[in-house]
Order: sequence, then structure tokens, then C-alpha cells
Amino acid sequence: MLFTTATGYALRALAALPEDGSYCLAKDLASQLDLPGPYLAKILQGLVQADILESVRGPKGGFRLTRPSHRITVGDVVVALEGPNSLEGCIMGFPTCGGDHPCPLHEAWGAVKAQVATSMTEATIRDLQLMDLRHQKDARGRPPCEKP
Amino acid sequence: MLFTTATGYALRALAALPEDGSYCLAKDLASQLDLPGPYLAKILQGLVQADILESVRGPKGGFRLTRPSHRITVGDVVVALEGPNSLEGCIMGFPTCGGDHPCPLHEAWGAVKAQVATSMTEATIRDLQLMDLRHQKDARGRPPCEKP
DNA sequence: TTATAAAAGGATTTATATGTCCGAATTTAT
DNA sequence: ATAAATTCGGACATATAAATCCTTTTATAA
Repeated sequence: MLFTTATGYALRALAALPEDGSYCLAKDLASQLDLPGPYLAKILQGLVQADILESVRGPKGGFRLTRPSHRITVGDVVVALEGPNSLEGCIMGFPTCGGDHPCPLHEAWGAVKAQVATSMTEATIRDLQLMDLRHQKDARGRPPCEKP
Repeated sequence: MLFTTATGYALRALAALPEDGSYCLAKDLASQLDLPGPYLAKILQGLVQADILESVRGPKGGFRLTRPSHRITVGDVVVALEGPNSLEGCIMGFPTCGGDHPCPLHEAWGAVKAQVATSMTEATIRDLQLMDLRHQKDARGRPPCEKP
């Protein structure tokens, strides 16, 4: 995969959050998406620090988006969890790969990388909502965040 | 990176091997390329099992290519060390990504993946020899496999 | 035949990503 | 005020990749 699993989990969770201003429990999100609960909670905390989510403790607490889903790009999430240079470096791991000594995949990868980077900054969480990220058995008629 | 570090090490080592039929010590390869010696030796063993290298034990022993470097593709090495499906799967890690529910990067990645796969099956170890994979300080005038 | 050099193979360690657990802090409800 | 619910933050546990170590096997050379 191009991303870590944590980033994949984060994208799935963000796409499952409601946009009506209500708060959603990490636990419910996890069971709905069939993800490891405490791990997802930790990832969501990171998204709070990146100002993608906001959280409230205590009863009636939980997580919600800080802004509408179409204002959060996939790239925002990747940068928040993997840093700004996740696509840099030689794809073959060669330390000397560069302008004067390109590796055999350098050009092909360069073109692709630009396209992937563009797609990441253009695709938003709202775009993710259009694909159904829940498992097949749960795929029909479930509201986005509901206790199981 | 798209590959594991082991695959990157393997490609660098293969590109540094001579083609005159002589045997080359894992230890010398490692010190020449500044790679961890015992780890590289283990990787080379795997390439022997994949019929990319052959080895001889004992004094005057070592490793050498089983065929000319232009007959060994980058893809051969990747398949030997990472299996045949290393490029499969959703790039975002979504289990439901597919024809009916493509992720936002699905199409961009599909095009890129095909191009990378083609490049891998077309690029050979000989192509790698053209770029200088040794460190800058060693980059000038060194024969391909020499005791340091 | 013996000593030495080197790969082969297995066991062990280290580093990092992944995943879990628990106590403290914070908010709501009674 | 007190109790309950829930995030926060750090410590702990597990899995896998990365790297090392040690013993065995095999070949060469004296």
C-alpha cells in the first residue's frame, strides 16, 4: 500500500462521520467499520491535533469534523498522519537516484507521483462518502454513525 | 517506498556484480555498497533459491549471476523477494475498493501501476549498472567487485 | 589429513508499525 | 456534590521487517 494502515483507517472513519454537528463515539465508529477500537481512538486523537476533528469528553461527548467534509482533502489526512514528504524519495530505495543518475523507474514514477499528489489534494472526504466503505453485510440502510 | 529495503539492497548488489564468471563475496559487496553485511548475505541466499544467483562455498567461493545481467529483470527480483502480487490491492487500503466502488485514487493508481509494472519487466540489471549506485566517495574508477 | 575460508540455515536481537490497556482529566446527569 | 460517561495521554504488548549471531556444511589449500 502507498499509505500506512493507520491512514486508511482514518480516511474510512472520517467518511463515516455525520455532518449534522453531532458527536460520534470512537467505539461506535470502530465497531461499525470493523476496526480495532483503541487503535482507531488513538488515530482520531491525532486528527484532533491536526485540526481535522474536534472532540468533547464526558457523556454526550465524542468526535466530529471541524469543517464540512468537502473542505477536508485526502492529502490533509495523509500529511497529518505521515508528514509532508511521504511521496518523496526513490521508489526503489536507491540513495543516489536523482537527476543525473535516475533509476529505471524514476521517470515513470515521477509522472505518476505528480498525478497521485494532485488526486490527493483534490479528493475530499465527501468524495469518499460516495463509495460505501462499510462491509457488505452492513452496507444497506445504515445511518453513518449509530450504536450497533 | 514501493519495495522493501531488502529488494532495494538486492537490486544494488546485483548491479554491482561482475559478469566475467568470477565469484564475489557477500562481505565485499556489502562493504563496497555500505550495506549491512549479514543481512545482505541472507538476501543473496534468497536470490540463489530464485535461480538469479549461484553460489560456491569455501575458499575462492562467493556469488555470481546465473545469466547475463540483461536477462534478469527488476521484476524478477521483486517477484523473488516479495511475491507476485506486490502491486495488488487498493492503494488507500480500502477493502471494498473495486470496480463498483472505486476509491478516489483508483483510476490514477491503475494507470500508474500498469506503467510501473511494465517498467519493472522491461528494466534489467544491466540498466541499473548504468547508474552509479555506489556512494559518492567511492563513485570514481572502482571495479565492480573488489576487496576494500 | 588437517586447517581455513566461505556460504547455508537457524535462532536471536532490534526497530518500527500496529494494537491494547489503564489512570487522569473533563463534562453531563442526578 | 457525587457519580457516570467518555476522551486524553502515556505505558505496555504484539507482529513484522530489518539486522545480527552462531553453528553446520562444503570446498580449497597446505
